[in-house]
Amino acid sequence: MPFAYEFARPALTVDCVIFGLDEEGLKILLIKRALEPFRGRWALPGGFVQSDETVDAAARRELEEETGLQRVFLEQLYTFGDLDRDPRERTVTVAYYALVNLHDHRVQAATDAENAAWFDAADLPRLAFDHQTIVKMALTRLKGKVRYCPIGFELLPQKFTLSQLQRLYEIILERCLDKRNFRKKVLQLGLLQELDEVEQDVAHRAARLYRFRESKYLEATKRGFSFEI
Amino acid sequence: MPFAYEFARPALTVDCVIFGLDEEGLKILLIKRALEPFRGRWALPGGFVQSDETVDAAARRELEEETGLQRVFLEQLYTFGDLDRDPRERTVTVAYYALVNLHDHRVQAATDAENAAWFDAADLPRLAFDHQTIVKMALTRLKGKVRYCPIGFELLPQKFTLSQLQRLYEIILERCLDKRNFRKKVLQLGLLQELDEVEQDVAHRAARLYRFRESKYLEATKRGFSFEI
DNA sequence: CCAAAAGTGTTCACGGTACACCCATGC
DNA sequence: GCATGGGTGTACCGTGAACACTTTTGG
Repeated sequence: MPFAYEFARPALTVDCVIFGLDEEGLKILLIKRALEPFRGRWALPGGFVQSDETVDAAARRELEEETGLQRVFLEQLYTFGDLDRDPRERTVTVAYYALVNLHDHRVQAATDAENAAWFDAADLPRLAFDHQTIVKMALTRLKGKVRYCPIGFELLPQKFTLSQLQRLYEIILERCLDKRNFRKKVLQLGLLQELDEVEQDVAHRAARLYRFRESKYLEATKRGFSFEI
Repeated sequence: MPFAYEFARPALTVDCVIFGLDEEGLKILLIKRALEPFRGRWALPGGFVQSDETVDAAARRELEEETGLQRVFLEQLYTFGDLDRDPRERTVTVAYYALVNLHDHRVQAATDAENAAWFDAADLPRLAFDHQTIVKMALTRLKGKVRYCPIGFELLPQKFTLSQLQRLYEIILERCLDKRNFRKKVLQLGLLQELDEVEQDVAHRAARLYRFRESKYLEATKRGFSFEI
């Protein structure tokens, strides 16, 4: 026990709610615990904050270990500091949430282990620790933030159709949107670049592809523009 | 050194940005540091998280120690986990922000010490640690949240005039509001109770007093109502 | 009677919402 | 030719924004 302090210190961990979107809906990546406590129970990926890394870096490290991805939207969610979160000892965790693009095949490869799986966000198994609470807060944050920040695009491939985008909003916001109004709204924001491409291999009329122009967004934000859906 | 661990653990603290509103404007409570590092520098009130209290409880304890107040709006802001925040050793802090009613005389009594003072939020002295960053984020949060949550009332006395309320929003949002539009908007929210009282001891026509009806707000929220100013 | 702030309505422009049909493509 | 989703326009209503004068009270 080489690290000694005058006063007791809680252990400090990070946990990540990693969101993905596929054909079925909104997913969350979970890890099956190999050790006690809660051995065999599903849990959020996470681990201890090392003494030579920032808390953000710890979250990013955990995220990369589980998904293999480096450039991913990752944002601090909330810090959970109740006394009995962890039955072993006092542990405070800083929770983060991430949005990853599941169409990126690297994600699938990295998470193809037996001890990791994507679960429907609305139908999770029983989770370890207070991870249920953390997920609930992450969903609330996502639902709130997606309306005034263009973070939803992080869940889509770089090139996407307007129908894919609409479906994303419908799933996250949990309500139907009118197709014409949605398209009008989203196009007049002026943040989408219409490409000279259409989707491939569909059994009906192929939809036009678009790309999110982040530079336009940053530029417009400086002028006081505010994103709203 | 009675507390030993297998791995190094960062120290864990809480810091509070305590907001108040008086005749001059929006204020923040600061403490003059008596010890190194940053001895003599102004800093946010804060301290270590004890091993037998939740992080929330630690923040509330610090808040009460400095203001003497118990029932105060207090919300977690963000966790700051950079490596060099504290020159002595690795320290992670969970920042909170609080809104207190400065018309409550108990606050003044409790903070009448030489080592504590209220500073204009827009004109703070040089602060210890990364407290400048924390304050900046607290101001951003307050500015954002006050528009869709009725938290501004926490800064006013229980009975207030519409002009006081408008001034509060003007100060926090840093822009002028139209008197007629403001009154129309705020009254039609249906959350204010008009009292049979007017303000006292003013050298002009006395304004009517109102009270925020939190029960109405909670009730309306359940029905899907959303507060917006 | 003067100063100072309280209190009050109307008009206009814009954006949100509701709503239904034809089009292109693959099979 | 048929099934499947892609793509398009208009009318209405409610809300936000602009805007100026009268009233009340104390000194």
